[in-house]
Amino acid sequence: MSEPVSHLQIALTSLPLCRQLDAEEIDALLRGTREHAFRRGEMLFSKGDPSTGFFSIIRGQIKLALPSPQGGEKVLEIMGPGQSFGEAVMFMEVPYPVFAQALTEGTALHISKAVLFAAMDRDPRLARKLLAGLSMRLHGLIQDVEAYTLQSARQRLVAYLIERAGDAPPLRAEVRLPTSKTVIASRLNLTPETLSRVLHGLAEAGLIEVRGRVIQIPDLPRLASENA
Amino acid sequence: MSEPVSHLQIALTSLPLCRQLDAEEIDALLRGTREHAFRRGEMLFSKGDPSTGFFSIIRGQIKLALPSPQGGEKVLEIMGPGQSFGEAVMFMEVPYPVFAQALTEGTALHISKAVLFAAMDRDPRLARKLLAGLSMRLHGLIQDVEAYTLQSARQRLVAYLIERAGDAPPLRAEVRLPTSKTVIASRLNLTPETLSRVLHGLAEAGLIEVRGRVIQIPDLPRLASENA
DNA sequence: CGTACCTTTGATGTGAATCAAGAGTAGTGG
DNA sequence: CCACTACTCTTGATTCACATCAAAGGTACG
Repeated sequence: MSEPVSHLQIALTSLPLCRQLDAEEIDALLRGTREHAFRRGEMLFSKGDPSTGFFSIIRGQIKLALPSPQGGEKVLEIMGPGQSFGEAVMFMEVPYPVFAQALTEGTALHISKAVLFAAMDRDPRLARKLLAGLSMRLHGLIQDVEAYTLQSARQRLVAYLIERAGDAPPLRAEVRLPTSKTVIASRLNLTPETLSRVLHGLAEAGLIEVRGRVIQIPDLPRLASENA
Repeated sequence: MSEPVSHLQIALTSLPLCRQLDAEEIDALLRGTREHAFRRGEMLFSKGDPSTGFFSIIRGQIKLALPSPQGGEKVLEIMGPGQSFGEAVMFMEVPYPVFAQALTEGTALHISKAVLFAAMDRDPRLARKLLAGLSMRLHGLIQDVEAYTLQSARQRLVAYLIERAGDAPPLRAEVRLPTSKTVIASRLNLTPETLSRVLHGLAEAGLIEVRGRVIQIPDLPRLASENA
């Protein structure tokens, strides 16, 4: 009965999706869960691959992106520990519309479609959690579309910095970019050159101070007012 | 026992979401369902409104859009009979991130959050259907982001025409634009001027023939090859 | 410690927006 | 039925935000 608690079990239990599940359900999911260590640059899946389950990041960073016809790419999402992806594709008959590539070395969980679907049939709370998660994802994408279609390069960057500055920032804040400026630029639908120039412009206006990947915001409200 | 079958009942039963539900569940949902007749230009809800349920269009057309700071708008979706919207917002604590405005006169169903949630607890198939629906929506948004960020005005229009041309089009096809070119332009993230020019350009190249809202495509594969 | 990538800066190019104005086209009401 | 008003759509001239091209440091890591 009392088996040793594996680190997989711990990892699985700490997923937002699995919170409130009892030990039996966790164990059931565990049977379809595999740990996957990845190297920097590794493809977790390519655009067009069929879905076999979803992923949850334990350690490291992964980007979701679209390949561009000219060999480039458009980064949709930069994800870190605790975040999961690939849920939606499980519920459709289509292959992945994006690819997932590791930005750093790390590890991820892969939870198989089959065990998840079985667990959903037993516990309706799982479906609820998934619905909530997908809804948030949908909301995020709408905000992205809003940014891409209605805002300028500068506005997108400012919004990104403010979002990254966190929830309860009184006045001053420090933002550390999660990855290279090239990747951030793509995420914001900019070229690296434009990102560099816009950062320079904001610094010149005294709104931020840039030192490598660390950005100081001396007056958050003033930066925010820039966007209205 | 055998009450008269209302037109509401028929409408509800024919929803994709409700397919496979037994009569009792339909009746339960019916108690939280209201019919709403709308006039052209009417706001079904505004951005920032709280969600009380979701909508399904019986007759007429509705657009989902984002207001732009300068008083304009960006159309996200043009929807017609049988399509539903507002599901995702029910599963979050945030208000509508978009507004819904009628493009024509028509009628819609409003199904309350409360009865839907109750029904979900009784029938897990409902949650499955909702998950499938949200996944499709998510997929559509990713395709939109792909179009906005990776494709030119011309490519977006061509893709739109081909999609509208339908599934099994052998060679020749006729597309009828669902609404005014101004709205279509916004949907494709173009100005009306640009849409007009791109249509003209395609016509000049012999790829399409435009007569008002009706567009003839003499050689669908050739138009499609335009986009690679 | 060299090689590959990331970042910055400058010069130039361009796709689509904006501004402007005229020509349909369609509802509205006398 | 016609005049009136209001869009919708088109066409042309111009502008602009951002991309592209080019080249020189900077940084990191094998």
